[in-house]
Amino acid sequence: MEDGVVCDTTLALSIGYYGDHVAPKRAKKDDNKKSVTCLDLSLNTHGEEAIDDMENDNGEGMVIYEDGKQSSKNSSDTNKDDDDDDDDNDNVNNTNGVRKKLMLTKEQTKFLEERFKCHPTINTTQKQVIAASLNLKPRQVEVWFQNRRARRKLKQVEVDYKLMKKCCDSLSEENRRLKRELQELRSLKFNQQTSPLFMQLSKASKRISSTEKFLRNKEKT
DNA sequence: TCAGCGGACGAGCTTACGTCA
DNA sequence: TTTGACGTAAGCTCGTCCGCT
Repeated sequence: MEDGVVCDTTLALSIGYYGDHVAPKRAKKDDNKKSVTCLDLSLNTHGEEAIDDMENDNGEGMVIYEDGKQSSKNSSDTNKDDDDDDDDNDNVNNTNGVRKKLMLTKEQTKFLEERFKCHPTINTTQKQVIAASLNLKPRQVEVWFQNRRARRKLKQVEVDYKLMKKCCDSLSEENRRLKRELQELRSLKFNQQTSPLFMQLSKASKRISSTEKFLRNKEKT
């Protein structure tokens, strides 16, 4: 880890985040206006922790290059051995046109995840700070957040689908049960109406009703 | 060998801003 | 000075590719 990187991070921590879960449209030009009044110091803690983690963890899954650049062990021999500062396509090996795969270290991913938990979207300043903290390019940080948002959304869709399916199954079962119950009640009613006892009771009931009516009329007269 | 993960990228859209008539 | 049209830059989502585990 370069000293300058740590310094940059500390410097940038005083520059605020102004949006909460809102895409920072035109962030670049708005940064200067809004960073003055809105402060987000959460990066400070995470940043220092992550930097400490990285500094204390040189031998595990991370390679520190002589020029201060780092990469994962697994991809170190192919990722950063050529110039990092050319353009956004420097993960493409120009000699044979094969795209090189960057794999973030556990520490880098952890740091990014923590940032993502706080704010799923980042502005330009945050992007640069994070990139400096992790020795990545702002573009890589940007892409990571884009992919993270997309995959979180995908996961949420899957969760929602499962929930809805469960709900649908439950309602279907309830519907079947109610239909059965209705059928049973209908058949019960039909059986009652056609049984001899029901016929006799019905006739008796009618007779009683008419007798009561007759008596009431007689009382009136 | 194959599947899944995840980094990268292009297309297309939206939004904010600057310029100019 | 104000206003609407237009160009540009930056960021986003979505879909896809493809290296790596």
